[in-house]
Amino acid sequence: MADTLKIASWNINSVRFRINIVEQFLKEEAPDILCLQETKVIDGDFPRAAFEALGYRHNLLHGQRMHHGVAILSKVPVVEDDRLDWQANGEARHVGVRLPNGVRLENVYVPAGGDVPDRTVNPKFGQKLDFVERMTGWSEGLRVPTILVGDFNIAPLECDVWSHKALLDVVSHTPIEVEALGRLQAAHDWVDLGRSFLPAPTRNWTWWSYRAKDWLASDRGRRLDHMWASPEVAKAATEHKVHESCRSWLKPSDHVPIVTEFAF
DNA sequence: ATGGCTGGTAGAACCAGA
Repeated sequence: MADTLKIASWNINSVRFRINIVEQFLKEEAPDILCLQETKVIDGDFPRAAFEALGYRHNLLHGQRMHHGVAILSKVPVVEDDRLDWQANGEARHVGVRLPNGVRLENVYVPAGGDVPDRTVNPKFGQKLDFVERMTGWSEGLRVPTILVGDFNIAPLECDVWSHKALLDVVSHTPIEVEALGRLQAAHDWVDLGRSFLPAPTRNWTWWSYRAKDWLASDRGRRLDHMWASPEVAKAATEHKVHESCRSWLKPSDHVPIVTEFAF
């Protein structure tokens, strides 16, 4: 494989509806591998041809009807693909592969968690916490150098949201979620590449709500998308970018892509 | 002004996202 490997992650909110901006991003950024979340399509209807035409011929899909769905689109050969179900409810929220150099790449879409941050009245919030806890157990057993990317749906630091105070009770930034994410990170000494390259409090939000009339004028962002790596893999990372400009593209996703380049 | 919008699906005064 090449000495360098560029990996991108993007919650695309329907890969079919947004195939044009996906193509634009791939042409401009040319990552070796693109990890998508919220593809919202069954594998049989995935727009494979658009990716193959751009050189992404090694494609692992884990989709379902209507909601969720993840995919890894790769120019480089990948093997040993796996699809884990951390909720044990059949939702398509993970796909993982082994890269040519032996490093594992795991693409995950953590549940949003519903509206109320209380599992006794909102089962979705409990499912989200359980999902992260099971990922924590999985992380503790990891013995292979790994890159973990995706939409974690948790903004951990105060500077990872537009207002720490305003979002303390808002699902995605509550202390109980932040603490759960902290246990997950500690379970494998995961390195948060987003903050390695853009130390707090540098702006690197990855999501802005559709509901603002002008997303940039209101600018109420959150850092929900993450790129983590095992300590030995993190040492190989050379660059990390957040493509905030993609939020202004025609028919945008509410998330923007994040990209890390590695030199192995 | 953190739901004001959005996509998929059915054909909704839906659901889910976060």
